Amino acid sequence: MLSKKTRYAMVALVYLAKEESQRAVMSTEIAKSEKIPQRFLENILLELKKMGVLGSKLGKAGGYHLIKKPEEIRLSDIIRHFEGAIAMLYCVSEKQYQPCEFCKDESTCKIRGVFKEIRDTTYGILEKTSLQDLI
Amino acid sequence: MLSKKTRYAMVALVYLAKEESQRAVMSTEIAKSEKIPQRFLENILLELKKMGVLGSKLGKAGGYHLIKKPEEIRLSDIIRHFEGAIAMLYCVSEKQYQPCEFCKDESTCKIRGVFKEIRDTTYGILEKTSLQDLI
DNA sequence: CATTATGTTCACCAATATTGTGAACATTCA
DNA sequence: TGAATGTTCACAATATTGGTGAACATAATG
Repeated sequence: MLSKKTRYAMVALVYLAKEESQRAVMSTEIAKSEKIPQRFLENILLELKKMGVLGSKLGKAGGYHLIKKPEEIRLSDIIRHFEGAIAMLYCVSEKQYQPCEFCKDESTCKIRGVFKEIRDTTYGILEKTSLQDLI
Repeated sequence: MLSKKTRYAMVALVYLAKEESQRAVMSTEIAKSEKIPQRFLENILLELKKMGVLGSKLGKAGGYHLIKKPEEIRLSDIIRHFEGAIAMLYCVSEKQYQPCEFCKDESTCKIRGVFKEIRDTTYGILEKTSLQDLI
């Protein structure tokens, strides 16, 4: 199950992507509209800024805005950042691979084969889905 | 990511499925062989018994054994029991469905569409995989 | 320059889930 | 009867999740 943090991040990003102009959108506006706890949302928006997905403007009339095109922001990147890994087992993760602590030979492990298949199809769907597809 | 409990359950079940005879296998034997903490494993084996997957025999020379054929025990049932749901969002879960707290109309929600597709393909793989396939 | 509205930083906290452990007891077999 | 096993239920340590608080920095406006 995805964490609330990940869901809030997706919802906030879709909100910003729907905003056609480049205006800065206040976190309070997103929080109110999408019913996300304000201060928690700010943490999330800051993380998205550090990821290079959002930019921000300080001061009066400040706020957040996308700094990439919606079609360049892939769901797989968002999930991977907030969930840590897409795979259900570390031994089938691409970015966070760790050797299996149970099986002797990963190349013939049947359990691993099943979860590798799941990881690959899941990643395939997330990787081909951009923010543009979610507007 | 799957919890250790779920992984231990799968590993223990595969161990029992590999056992061709109907002999009772002690939890200590599985724990030692698969490097699973003994007392935690016992909790898991008891849950599997309550699920109707395992039977047990008390006393000396007691232990656990499968009471279904390996081909009748589907991975989807194991995952669902220990993880709670297969889907990454409750709004696309079959068994644990809960309405989405964000979108106004689930039938047109794009986020939901993506995770429904992931849920369905994942379930498809888990549902067609039985313990027999993992031996 | 003062005011006000915003983002920034960093520490902290509460609730919940995960990952176990302890101890007393029941059953079976030799 | 004694040893080996499973059963039950409570408990505990640790990690993760889901936040909050407070002080501060920056920018626009008058």
